[in-house]
Amino acid sequence: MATVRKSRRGEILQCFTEMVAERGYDEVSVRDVAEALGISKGTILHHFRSKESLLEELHGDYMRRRLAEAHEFLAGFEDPVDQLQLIVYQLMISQRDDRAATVAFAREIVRFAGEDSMSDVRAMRAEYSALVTEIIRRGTEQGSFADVDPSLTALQLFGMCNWSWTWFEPAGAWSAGQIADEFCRTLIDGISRQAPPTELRGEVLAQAVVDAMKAHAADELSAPAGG
Amino acid sequence: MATVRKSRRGEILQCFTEMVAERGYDEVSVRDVAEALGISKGTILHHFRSKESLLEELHGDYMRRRLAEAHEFLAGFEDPVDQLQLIVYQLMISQRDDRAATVAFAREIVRFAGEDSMSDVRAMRAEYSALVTEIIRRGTEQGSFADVDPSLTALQLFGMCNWSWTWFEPAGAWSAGQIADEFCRTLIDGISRQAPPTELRGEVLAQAVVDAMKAHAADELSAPAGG
DNA sequence: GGCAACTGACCGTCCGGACGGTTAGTGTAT
DNA sequence: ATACACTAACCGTCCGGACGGTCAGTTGCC
Repeated sequence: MATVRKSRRGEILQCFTEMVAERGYDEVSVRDVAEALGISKGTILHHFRSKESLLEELHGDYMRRRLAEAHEFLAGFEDPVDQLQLIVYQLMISQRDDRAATVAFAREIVRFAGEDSMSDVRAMRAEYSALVTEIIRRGTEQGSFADVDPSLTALQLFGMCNWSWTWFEPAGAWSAGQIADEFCRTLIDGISRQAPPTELRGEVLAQAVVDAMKAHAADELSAPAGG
Repeated sequence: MATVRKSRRGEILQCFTEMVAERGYDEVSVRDVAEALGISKGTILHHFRSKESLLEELHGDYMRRRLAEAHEFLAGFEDPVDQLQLIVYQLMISQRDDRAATVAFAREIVRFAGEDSMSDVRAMRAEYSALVTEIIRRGTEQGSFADVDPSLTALQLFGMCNWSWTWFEPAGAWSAGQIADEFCRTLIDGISRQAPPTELRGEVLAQAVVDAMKAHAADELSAPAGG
């Protein structure tokens, strides 16, 4: 059963998604979407309660797709080393093959994030994070990975992949696959158990940075004064 | 010479920065800033040409600080392994100690990015990127790092650090220093020359992801139809 | 006739910016 | 010292325009 007259609901969300990816949420008005589709503004608000609910649906659809995919391809591989790479490939390939939604999702990641209307989206994001965290935990447990903090490493992974919305160009010098390859290489080698790990000296370095920041924080305040 | 009457210019930019960090550029109106400071809207537009120029100055100040710091602390260390870590520490510590500006900068990173008014900011960002890329290139050259793509690795570093604006809490479970430590650990071990590197199998994994995405891309279109 | 898709006119609100006018410090000539 | 010119900081008001959202009504399929 379902649709009597062919609804343009899907088209509306699609167009909205592309525009948000291009310009950002508040630079897209309901008017813009209506005009681009040659329909009236009322039609959009007939299908969607509000502009905010359009973004909510955008986020929801995006997370639903990523979760469905992840559950599917993770089932085909047991090794956490494989599974973690799958996640990186997924996030980078979605930059290419699900570009508009991915960019829109990443650039508006915090918009309405705390609102009640976004609770479903929050739950899905938590589920996805848990998925990745668990992969890393299992990798550590079975001895493939060093004793890293699983949650923090997951955030590191999300960062390197999600941030690429700011610079990745599908037709650019690097393909999504190449980027994923390099990111995997670094990430997997970086957390794989190996002897001995490179010797670092964080405290000395961190102190040097703090000193430099103190020195230049003074610049701001002293600039307008003097004389 | 200099200031006749004590100007509130600095306060305006500071308040604007905090509000943009909190809510984002278009959720902050010039009125909001004026009211928060108990001054008139006219005063703000007396000091700054436009709202856009406030953001431009925010970006400019942020990049100027980071560049000045970087030039200073990099001069104290020769080894690219040290230098690369310094960059990670800088970016994470600025999340803690220069929080408002860092968050505002990261969340509005693309706003007006192509505009003429932002050409200075673009130049500074290019300079900073070149700095980091060059560190990695030297590390590879001298044999500390594997043969990675320096620019791509720089983007990976920026991603993991910059994205943290979306989740980092100064009073949260991890301190900025701990995060930087872990990120350095993974990144440095990940790109350090080591024998043999973990064996990966990108093509099989990437294919599994593409298959899963194809399968679930169909969901969208089939959902409204059927029956 | 019932129902969903859709229209288009309309509201109240808020925004960025412009503008003319006022106030308070500073340098200078007397 | 004091009168004057100048400048920068600051205020309050106004405006055109765009925004999200509402609603009564029309169309066309079952």
